[in-house]
Amino acid sequence: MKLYEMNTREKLKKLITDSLESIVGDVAINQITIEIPKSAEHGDYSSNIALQLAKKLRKNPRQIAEAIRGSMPHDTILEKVDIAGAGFLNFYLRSQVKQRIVVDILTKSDQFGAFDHGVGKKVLLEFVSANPTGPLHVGHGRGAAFGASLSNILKKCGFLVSREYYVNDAGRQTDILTVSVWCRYLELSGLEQEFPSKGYKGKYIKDLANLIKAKYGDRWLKQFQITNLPHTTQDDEMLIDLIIKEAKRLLGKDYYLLKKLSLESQLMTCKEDLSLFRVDFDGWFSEESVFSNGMVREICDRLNQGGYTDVREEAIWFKATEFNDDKDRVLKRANGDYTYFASDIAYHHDKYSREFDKLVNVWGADHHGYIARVKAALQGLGHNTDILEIILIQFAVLFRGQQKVPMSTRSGEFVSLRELIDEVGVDAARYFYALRKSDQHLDFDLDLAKAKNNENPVFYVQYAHARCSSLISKWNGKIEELTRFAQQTNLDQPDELLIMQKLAEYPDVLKKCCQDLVIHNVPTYLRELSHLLHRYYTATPVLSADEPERSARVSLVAAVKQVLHNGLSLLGVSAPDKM
RNA sequence: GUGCCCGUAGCUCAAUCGGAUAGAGCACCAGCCUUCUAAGCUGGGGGUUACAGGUUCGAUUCCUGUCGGGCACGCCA
Repeated sequence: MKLYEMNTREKLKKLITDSLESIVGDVAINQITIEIPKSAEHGDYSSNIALQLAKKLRKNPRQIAEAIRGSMPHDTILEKVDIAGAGFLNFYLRSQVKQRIVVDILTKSDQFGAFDHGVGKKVLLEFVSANPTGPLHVGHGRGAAFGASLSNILKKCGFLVSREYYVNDAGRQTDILTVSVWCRYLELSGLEQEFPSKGYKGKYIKDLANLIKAKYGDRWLKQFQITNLPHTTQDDEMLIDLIIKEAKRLLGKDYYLLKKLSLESQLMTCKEDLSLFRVDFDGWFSEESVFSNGMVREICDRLNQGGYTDVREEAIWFKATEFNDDKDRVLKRANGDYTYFASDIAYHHDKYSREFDKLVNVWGADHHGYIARVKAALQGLGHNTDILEIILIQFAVLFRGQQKVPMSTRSGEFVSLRELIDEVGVDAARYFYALRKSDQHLDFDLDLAKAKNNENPVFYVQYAHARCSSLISKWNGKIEELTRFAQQTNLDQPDELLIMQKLAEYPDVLKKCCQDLVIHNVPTYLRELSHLLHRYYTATPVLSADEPERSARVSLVAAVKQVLHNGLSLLGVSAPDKM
């Protein structure tokens, strides 16, 4: 099925192409761009083709534009063609043609805005991937909101998207989680002592210890005093490692049971929070699995066979400098443990084996130094890193009014995603996160976000939607007949034409998002469309107008409502009928 | 110190792979509810796009340098 918006654009391109052929012959003109101008004064569509050809043809751009217009075949969709500015061709559509967008939207409903840019392309979108060692915080929330919205947009545009969460259920942090729970557990049993400074201090650890004690009893109860450790130390990092070692010795198999229970509990909380936040995943990829299935060893072997490894000071290094990284990187430590880097290579190696056309990673911006080494390793394994796209999400800097809120998962000083949701609601949080370009710092004022008043931009858009709904429900006509009304009566007031022009822009917004892998254009667009609707609502009577304008206007309002609904749903924000 | 990202209205941010007079929101000022939801609308002031050069018909956008901010530079994850 040909799409209306593509139709118009293709038609304009064809007109220009035909015209150019007749005046300049076979000049290479494969990239004619038809854009929607920022200002409605510049027409419904415009092209800068004359400016682009100016150098090649060694002619004044305005003259070229004149020539193009002069030999352009007449077409019924056009009201007029203007030449403006330095040599822009501005196309004005006849209002009846513009009005087709209303019919198009009402016909396609939820599918309006979709296009075939991504048809058949498989994309793996990995996001959040926070350590299951504590609740998700507001920093993770931004990545979650971004990934979920981006995947919605990509899907809408035909991409086959798999959403994946990489679960770091291996490594030192998971041991720290385990002994943190254990220490709290011992406290509960009356073995009070100073809590290790490098342990996780959040209240959730105590809650978890409580839960485990209530459910499983005293099986982890051992006589243990930090001060009685075989090698006491002043170094906090070494101390926590000693505790881990001692816990493993004292608890034996039960240590791993405690670890399993702790991780499962954290992961469950994480899944619940994400679900509440309307963020879903297709797969949860376990880091532990790439160890147990031998993948980590395999990729190390392969890098070794390629001659890309080195043994120095009893550790195995990957020669990342041979692939444009500034340092070589350790794969396997002197103590025999693999690094996080090694398992991450294995994970990405696995991604490649699953035959995606594009791999997208959404990472916290603090990981940017990590990109070069991962790409280097993947190149060492013979993979094409051009298909791997890494999007960095800057952390949200929290404020309570003027006061900056310090955040650190380990110290337990953070605002959880759950807390944010409870305070401001999912709608406001999702919209707020989507508002800004992800590679920009986001000042997140909690007091402002908590305030459920008109300061929050999500209400503006939702209110526009609610107003549309209200009009339609009071209209008392048959919804199925709206498309007929949209065709029968001309809507050619300036504000109506502006709305139709804006509606036609929606597919462009989604396309842009897919091309740039961004989402912030959606809220920007929704605000603009909402503004036009509010203005129309204030200035033009709809229900109190006479027929046939009355029903035709309702059809326009219905089209706006549909697009607002479509856009909000991509962002995971509800579109209420009443407010 | 080295690398990456960033610097746009008082504040928070946009600006369609180099395009037209750099746009919104908040804040400020002046107006609009006996009519479909005032969580709204209308009008107004506000800018050397950090600074200095360069590339060209044209630069917020690309290149170089300076200043300022963030992040990363671990046998942590």
